[in-house]
Amino acid sequence: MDLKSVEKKWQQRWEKAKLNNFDKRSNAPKLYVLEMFSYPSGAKLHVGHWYNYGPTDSYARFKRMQGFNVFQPMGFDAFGLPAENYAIKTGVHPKDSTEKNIATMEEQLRAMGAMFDWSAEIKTCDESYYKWTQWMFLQLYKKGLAYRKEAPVNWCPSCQTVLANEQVIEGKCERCSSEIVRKNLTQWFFKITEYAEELLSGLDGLDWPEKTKNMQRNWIGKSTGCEIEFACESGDKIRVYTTRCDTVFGVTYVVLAPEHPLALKLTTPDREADVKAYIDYASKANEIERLSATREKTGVFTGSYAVNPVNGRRIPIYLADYVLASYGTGAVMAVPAHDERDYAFATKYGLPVVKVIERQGGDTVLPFTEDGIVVNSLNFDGLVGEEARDAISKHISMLGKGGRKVNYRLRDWLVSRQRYWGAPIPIIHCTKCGAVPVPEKDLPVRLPYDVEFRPDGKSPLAKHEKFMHTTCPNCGGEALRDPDTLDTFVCSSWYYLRYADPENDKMPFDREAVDRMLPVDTYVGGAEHACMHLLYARFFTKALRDMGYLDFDEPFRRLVHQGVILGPDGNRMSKSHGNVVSPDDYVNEYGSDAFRLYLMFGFSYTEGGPWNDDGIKAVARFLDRVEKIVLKVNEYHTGKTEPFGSEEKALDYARNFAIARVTRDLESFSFNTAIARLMELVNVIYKYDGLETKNITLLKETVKDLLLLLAPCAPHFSEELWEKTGERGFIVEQRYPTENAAALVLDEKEYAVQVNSKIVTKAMIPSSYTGSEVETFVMGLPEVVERVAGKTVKKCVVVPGRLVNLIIG
RNA sequence: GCCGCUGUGGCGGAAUCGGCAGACGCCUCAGACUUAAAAUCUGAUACCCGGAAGGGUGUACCGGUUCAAAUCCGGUCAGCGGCACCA
Repeated sequence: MDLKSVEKKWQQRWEKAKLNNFDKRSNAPKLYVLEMFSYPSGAKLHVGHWYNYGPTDSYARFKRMQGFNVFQPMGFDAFGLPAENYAIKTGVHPKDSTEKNIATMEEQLRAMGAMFDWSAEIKTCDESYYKWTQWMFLQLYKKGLAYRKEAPVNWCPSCQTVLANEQVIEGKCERCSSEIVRKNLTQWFFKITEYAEELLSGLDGLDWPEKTKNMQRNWIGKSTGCEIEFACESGDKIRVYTTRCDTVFGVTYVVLAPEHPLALKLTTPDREADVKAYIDYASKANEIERLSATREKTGVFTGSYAVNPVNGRRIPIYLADYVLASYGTGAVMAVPAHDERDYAFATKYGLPVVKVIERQGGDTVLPFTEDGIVVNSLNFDGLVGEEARDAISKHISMLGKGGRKVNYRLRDWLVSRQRYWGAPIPIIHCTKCGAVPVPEKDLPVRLPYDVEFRPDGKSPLAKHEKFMHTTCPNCGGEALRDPDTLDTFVCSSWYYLRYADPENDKMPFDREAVDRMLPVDTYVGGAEHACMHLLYARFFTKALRDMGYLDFDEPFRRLVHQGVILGPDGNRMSKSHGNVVSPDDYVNEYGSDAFRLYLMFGFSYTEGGPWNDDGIKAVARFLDRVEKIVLKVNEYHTGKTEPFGSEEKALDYARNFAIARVTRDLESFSFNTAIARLMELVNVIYKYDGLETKNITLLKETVKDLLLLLAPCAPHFSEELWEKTGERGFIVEQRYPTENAAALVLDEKEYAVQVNSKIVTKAMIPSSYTGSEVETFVMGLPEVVERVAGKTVKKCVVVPGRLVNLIIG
């Protein structure tokens, strides 16, 4: 079959019949199958796109044939740095290159033959979309979930912009690997921390990979501990956060982060020069140095003292940059005896070490950081671990000096970017009124085209006079626009909602439309988004719910990650490795169906693996075999329903077995085994067709089921054969076969016969036999008789339909 | 350091519950067809010993539970991913 021309033909027919569009009038149950939308950075689809979209489309087609009203939209995550960086390099405007890339990718996505509902297509760089991204910002602002603050932020000197914590990997920019520096800048944040607890607890009910849920749990980083207030002799109060309040009697000093608001206030005049020098030193350290656990502890004494609330001990106050300003209270109580960092610091600066925990039933070597028996702690002595923490935290709250406290590692999401190619932040800065939100009626704040986007550390928009100058919506006076754009992850945090109502120009979406279509039933995409997109989208959903715009808590009910297809050499595909496999080459030679089929068959879907040329030839051969047998059987004269003996039973069994297993496997994204079962069925059909006398009716029915089973996996190929064999209508509109349970009941089953857990023979045993009948049966087998002779059977284990194990001795 | 995952033939990978390890496919070998090759079809194909019948070993390694372990438990090693001075 010339797949190339056949594919085009069916794509046109599907389109004409609007088969790919969600049927709004149908009352069949809806099923929202979503693949993560494409980022149009390169012009062409790469293997990763095909691997994400091809098999998932087969899943969607399968569900459609099962009777679901499937919605499978596609769009483009079109804003972002790569287009802008490309522009800086080549001078091609990001809008132009992005539009061109999108056009090419759309064409390629259509050629894939996926059942995408293009009527719902969205592009995040379109005004009609980013208008509502800006609207989202305004709603979050109104709700107090978007705020501006000056804070030390991650600055990438190469990309010339700030980054979210999530975009910093080991102190380096996730895009360009430049070392991140810390800068104090006034930026916009989303208060994702407000939802930390719900983002954590909500994970339990989700059908997501455990690994991904764990990554989010880890990222949110819930920790249950205790806040304790230490009074300073100056009258100030220092609150510290600890998870080990059972060690509070061992505190020998207190440490503040160098950025702590009290740092300078608590510094005595004689210490001022040293402290200032230290603060300066700490601020110059870059993220990598600062975060390195092996870095030598440094710090400085402030000259002031505080008092331990539980024992009245006078303890010095230090500054040290091993304490993070952004976590907990930015201050810690130091217990050198029971914390490695404090121990190292105390040893270096000659501070006392007081042991208050002992190992149960063993020697205590300091620093001892595990749970143990409390000692030297007044009436708390003898308590252990959690019970000690419980008692001591209660005591502290009784003293009015603090108490139980939960902390999260999650930080608020920094959304400002000093870049051009993004949605402008809809805020106007007025010298009189401050930051004023752009009125909703004035949206969108249009991104101007004629902008000098070469980065110089300032937002490109800041240099665009016409864009910047405006009037304050509040007082009417002269005012300036916010020159920053929104992180592209803001755009992708709500796109799955817009698909449900893509043309709405009054609202981002109609609540009813969204409640009807959402949540997404099955979401498929790469695992690299675990702590970014997937977390942000959950946050948006919850915030929008609380603002009354939707009625569900979680956007993605089921999540599947496809694996990564590596180059033939086992490395990640990249130009520098020279191992990039181009889908086009294979699609041109073998067709989209064969290419998709290989992606399904050659890998475990969630694992991925190295590309291999031979595999695609194998699936092309399989399709040839299917075509041959389908056309051959089609020529047989109909009507013969005889015979129906053991050969026919075997064929019917194989057919129904395939139906049952393929259905199960497609449901669980186990595409490779689904295809394997189809290959088995084809092998059985070939064998049966080789017989002298055959039941033509049964054979034809079996071949028809084979085509139906294959239809989601090789859609064009199956349509063509469906038509060629004289069937009417589109195969994709047929019902997926369901198995006939009766055909799967065999008269006899093959048992493995074991004696003392070793297989001695195999035997066909009637399915109707009871356990004792099976035992009697196998006792008569020569291989068993021979071994049992002169011995007694102590035990007999029968696993119905599978195995018998005789224990003799 | 912490959390998680993975480890199965020459290769990609199967094996929902603990129940015949290696489905399906690739590679390789043999046979059929062919003047020949390709394509196609049929068969073999975990490893070791053996001519065969047969026997032994085997799911990273060591041990345990069980009639029975790739699967459960304990330990070790290797690889991958995430987090990491979070008190």
